[in-house]
Amino acid sequence: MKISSKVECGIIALVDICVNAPTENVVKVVNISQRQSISAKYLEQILPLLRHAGIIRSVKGAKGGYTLSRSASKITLAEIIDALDSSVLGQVSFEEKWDPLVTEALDDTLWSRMSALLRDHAHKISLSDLAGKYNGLVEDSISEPMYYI
Amino acid sequence: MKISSKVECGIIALVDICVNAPTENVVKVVNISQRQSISAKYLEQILPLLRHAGIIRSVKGAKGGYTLSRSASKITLAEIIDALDSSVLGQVSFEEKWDPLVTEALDDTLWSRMSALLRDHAHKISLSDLAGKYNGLVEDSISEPMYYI
DNA sequence: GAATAACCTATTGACTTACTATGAAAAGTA
DNA sequence: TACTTTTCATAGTAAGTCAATAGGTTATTC
Repeated sequence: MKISSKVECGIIALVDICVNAPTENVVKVVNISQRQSISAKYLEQILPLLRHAGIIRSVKGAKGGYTLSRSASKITLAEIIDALDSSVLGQVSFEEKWDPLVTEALDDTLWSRMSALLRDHAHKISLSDLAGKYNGLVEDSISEPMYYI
Repeated sequence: MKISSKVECGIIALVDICVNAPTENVVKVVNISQRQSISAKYLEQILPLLRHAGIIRSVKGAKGGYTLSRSASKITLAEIIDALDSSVLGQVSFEEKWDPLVTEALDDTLWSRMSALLRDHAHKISLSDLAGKYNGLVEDSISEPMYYI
């Protein structure tokens, strides 16, 4: 599987928002950019995709920023990925140039089934699952160096 | 899911070889090209991938062509796809620029599991499954017009 | 009205994809 | 041997996609 940078950055940014919204009220692009080493300009292009999909909400102007539009446990990975790049979980279809009967048969066994597998799996994972993992390891990464002092 | 033309053409060509090898002894690129409307030159680039993977065998020179290197029921879809484009079922990994601890956590939940789902599924399907579907529909498409006479 | 921060659109450079073209090498046929 | 057929190998190219940057606009706070 190949995953685009847009999807990767989008997921990481979203996890960052999820983790930091409680303490920062709204999360600014600049902060995500610094914490996650993603260009702010690039984020400005990616976050609107999540907003249009109703996953995050934005506040414009000074003191503005982003928050989740609902609880992280109610946001599925499938939804996130779809918002960022609909082709990842979307159905593949064979090109038109081939005999429709043949491609229909193959399609059913091959790509439709595969897309469905991915989608089903992504539907079972929530943003809070992802953020939980992230949080766990952030704590680890902070405490671990202590052992070496 | 996005699937490249190379993978599509490769699978269709392979099914063609599987179906026609019994009657043609060895299957020539020109014949596949005509039946499946794929440029012969393009096929000449794709079929060697399947040959290097040990899926088909070739006979050079006049009266040459391609055959399967073993029974179609012993050739898995996973093998075929890997031969044509290893990135489809291969593991995605997050880019290096991010905190390895974070990406490791997300990676595990996200892409590794997804790649594994695809691979497991593709491993359960054999070329004979695909060719069977194809054959069934080819028969249908031949007999169906008869109803309208 | 000055500062802040999201929003929107266009553009660029690098990379990938889907072919096409050219010719070599091998094997059968006469 | 000469000729034809067929795979094999590599190079090239045109179009498209992707990642990222840039410039300017709009909305909100103070």
